[in-house]
Amino acid sequence: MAPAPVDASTRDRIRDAALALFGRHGYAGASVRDIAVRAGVSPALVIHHFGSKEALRAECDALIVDEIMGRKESLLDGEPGDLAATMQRWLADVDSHRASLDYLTRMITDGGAAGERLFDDLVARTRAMIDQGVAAGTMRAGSDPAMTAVIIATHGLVPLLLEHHLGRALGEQGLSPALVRRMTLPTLELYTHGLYSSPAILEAASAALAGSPETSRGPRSDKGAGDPNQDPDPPAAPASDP
Amino acid sequence: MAPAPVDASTRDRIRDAALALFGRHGYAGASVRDIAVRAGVSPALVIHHFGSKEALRAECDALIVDEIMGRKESLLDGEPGDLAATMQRWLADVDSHRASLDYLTRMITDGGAAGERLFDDLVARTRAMIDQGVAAGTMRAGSDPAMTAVIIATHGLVPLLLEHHLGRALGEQGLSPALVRRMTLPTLELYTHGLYSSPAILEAASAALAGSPETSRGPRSDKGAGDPNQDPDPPAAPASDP
DNA sequence: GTCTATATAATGATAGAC
DNA sequence: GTCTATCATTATATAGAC
Repeated sequence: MAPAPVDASTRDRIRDAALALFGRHGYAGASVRDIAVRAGVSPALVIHHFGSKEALRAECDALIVDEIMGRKESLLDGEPGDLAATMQRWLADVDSHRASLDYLTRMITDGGAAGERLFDDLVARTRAMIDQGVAAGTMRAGSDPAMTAVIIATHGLVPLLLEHHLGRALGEQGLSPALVRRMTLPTLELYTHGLYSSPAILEAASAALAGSPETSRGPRSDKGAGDPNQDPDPPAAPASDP
Repeated sequence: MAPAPVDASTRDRIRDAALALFGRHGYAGASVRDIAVRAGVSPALVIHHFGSKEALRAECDALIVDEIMGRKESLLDGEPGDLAATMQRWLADVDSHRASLDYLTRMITDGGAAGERLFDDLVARTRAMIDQGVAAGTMRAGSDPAMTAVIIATHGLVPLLLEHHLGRALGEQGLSPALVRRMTLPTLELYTHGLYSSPAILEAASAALAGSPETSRGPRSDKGAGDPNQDPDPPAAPASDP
């Protein structure tokens, strides 16, 4: 499913070549000719099989969605399919899944309908998982479950989105299986103890924000009204300045 | 610096047009003609001023780096410049900084040298901030400070990388100031209390991983040798499955 | 500095032979 | 199914007039 399938049908070879080049250089950056060369066929054959470059892209999208959401190994796994699980499987062996990883990253970042569906599904599953954890008593309920689910879900996408940076910043090139493993413990530490050693900062922010909600509709815990002002002093924020 | 500068020099207008279109459609997806049209000049003038499309891109890179790292309002702020701080400033008013945000996102994801420098600097600053927090007693020391810094830093980039998804998943279109504000509290909750209500999962993972380190060089707490095997059962992992 | 006109190459897509 | 040959369009970049 991942490496260069030597014995695949010509049509599949073209599709795989497109997937690899779209993933590596983006849709606009990969030409039909490049794809043809990689598949070992003429440019005309690419169009003959798929009708247009855009239709070829759509088929690549569908392939990745199928690989993630099911249709493929659903008979083997029994599971319906999951972005998070697929991502982890792929990241555990980046070399074998290079093309799929690159393409999936583009789907998420380039903002098409298929990528939006994948993301929304991930958020929904994350939300369900947290709700379940809270009900079971293993997880802490936040003040804003919808936002919390989005935050947790997006954090999970980081290794996909920043694969190259993660590897480089830690002295390797690319994201090795060893690095993926090395992320487990610090991530769990963060999700278990947090980063701050005292609730002082949270309490300060909570108090400061209590004077000016009306931020955006969504499950707010209890504290009520206020005026839609700027918040007086955002003590910390989503931007790595916690 | 952000909206369409009606009275800027022609050269600057071309550069701003390029920045906006490179950011919106990517380098390959934005043609010199498109840029010329947006700037209200002929395509030839674009090349005349910058020499080539690639040189024009380089100048856009430099502009964004300058806006982030200094050179611009360094006389006003006194600060040397910071990706995290700039990002927050831009995200607080997305409409005014649409072009810079889009371009910066591409710089980070498309993997050029300039984007790598920005990322590495962000990680270094995050590392310093955490070390400082640990020394001051406000933050908890993790078992792997380098990896922890990378994780925290990348989490901070999420609003930038997934701006559109964040907005949509929460019922709005785009990332409104209100949504940015709404992220503060849940993020601080996560960084203060974590997500798990008990250390059981962390301890289980810690025990499981203790049998097979040799993952990748880096400050490991105390536990020592082992063999470079697959880890027996990754209890949770970076992929939103905590 | 800015344009028109043009060179030259690459693009997506088609026609038709085999 | 697969190719060669080619079309129409667009790409980046240049030449030279104003």
